Amino acid sequence: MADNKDRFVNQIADINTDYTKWYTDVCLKSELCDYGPVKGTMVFRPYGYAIWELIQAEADKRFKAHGVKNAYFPMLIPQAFLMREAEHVEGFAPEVATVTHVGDTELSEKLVLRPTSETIIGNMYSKWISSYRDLPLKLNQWANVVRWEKTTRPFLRTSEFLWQEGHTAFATAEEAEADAMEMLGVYEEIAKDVLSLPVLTGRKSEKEKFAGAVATFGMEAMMKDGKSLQSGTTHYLGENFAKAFDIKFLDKDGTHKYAYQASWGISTRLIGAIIMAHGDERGLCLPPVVAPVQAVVVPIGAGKNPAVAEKAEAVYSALKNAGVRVELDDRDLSPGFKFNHHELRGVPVRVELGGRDLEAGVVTVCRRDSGEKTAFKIDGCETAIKSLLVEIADNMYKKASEFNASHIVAVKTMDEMEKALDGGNFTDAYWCGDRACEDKIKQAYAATSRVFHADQSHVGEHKCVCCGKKAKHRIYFARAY
RNA sequence: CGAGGUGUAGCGCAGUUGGUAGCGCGCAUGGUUAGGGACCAUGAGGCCGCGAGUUCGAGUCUCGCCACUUCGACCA
Repeated sequence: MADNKDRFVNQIADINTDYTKWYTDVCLKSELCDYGPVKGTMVFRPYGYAIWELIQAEADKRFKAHGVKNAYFPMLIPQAFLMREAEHVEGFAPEVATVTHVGDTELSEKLVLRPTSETIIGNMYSKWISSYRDLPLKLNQWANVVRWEKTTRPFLRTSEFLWQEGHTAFATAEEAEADAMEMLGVYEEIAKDVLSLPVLTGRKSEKEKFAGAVATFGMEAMMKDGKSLQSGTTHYLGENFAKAFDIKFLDKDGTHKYAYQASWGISTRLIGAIIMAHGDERGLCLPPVVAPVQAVVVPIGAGKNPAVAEKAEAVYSALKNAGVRVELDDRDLSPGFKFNHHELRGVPVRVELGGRDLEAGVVTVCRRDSGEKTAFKIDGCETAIKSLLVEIADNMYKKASEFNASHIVAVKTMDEMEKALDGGNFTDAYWCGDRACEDKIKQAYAATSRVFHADQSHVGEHKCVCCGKKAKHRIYFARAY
């Protein structure tokens, strides 16, 4: 009964009327995370952390294929390091937490909790790089970083978050810039193949650039409320940090040169992207590749019918042996409760097995992405379910892509832009390149430039959406998280 | 840091004109149930955000503080 909904403790807010509440409800009630005792911090509960571990494994596999090795650098960085790169200090100083005391003793040199590791890695790279033979150097670390943000939201913005930061050094500018592009491609591949998440990729404007970079490239994912989520960035750092940390090498021609660098990162924010790109009125909908539980077997009426319990166990084993991450939910609860429980948690496939199924020699398989129920023959159902998982991943990507395509609106005027943004869309616009216009759009409509459009041809034939001057770029503007 | 809002059981809330606290869900125990959030019975669980004040008496009135939260600004 609809008017009886409130009685369910795990009822989540309506996705259409209260998106923000819906989001936090999903995070908390599907047991991905909880709030920590310190404001702005978030606790990963086992279910949420399991998703992160799967993302890590998939990402690591791809990084290694691109010649990247994992390493680990300290969390505490001398405050002085941060000061060496002018833009970097300015960008990060307001949100950096500082360690000033140990016991009662004030530290003579203050330490900061890393907001990102360019500086400490730069410091180490200067020791490790002395010849062109030491290049390229491509290291990655999985770590936590601390940024004391004013307002926070689970996964999207927390005072401490988990991420991966890759730091590379090359002999030439071309190689370093190519690395930033290459890794952007890897991120796009992870989004598509692992998260079933279509993204827009491209260069970011000066305003949106990383503090200390020459150029920043980003991948933007569209959430169901039409807002954009910056889901990964790669930076071409040029010689900026090399000069600040004295990363020099002796080149083939016998001269000392500064190394050219790139850095790139994706974070636990990706989990937020999954929630907001795929979730629905029933809750979370996990892409099969990163679903900690890919299929759940729900026996129905097992208490009365031992044959059901027995067969459910057999189906569970068959799936497990076939390499599916499967769970058998034989708790003493009603089937309806279990259905809702696992749907809220986003389990891609539910396998129902009751007396009726048993008689027919089938299991009833319900897919989370479409809600569609199909009867599969019990014998060999594990094979059919495995291919169903692949189909679900493809379908989720397809559905999200269609959503994106229908929510990108080309705009020529500020009025059109406002209307499109208010309607929950990204806007595809031409822009003169002036910061003033970006600021004006932000002020008027709370939208920011996201990434440059992949197609920059014919730009000169158009006018800036804001000031009407000749356009220099084609770029997406959207409201963002 | 600017503008609103809210603090009462684990969660969501009610609490009239001041009289020492109630409801739903959840939790525990027992039983009956089971194909879309089962039902009955019994039970446990509260410094009413904190501190002053008014009063015979404050969850309720006054003042101060604190915390959380929504919308801005700042950011992955």
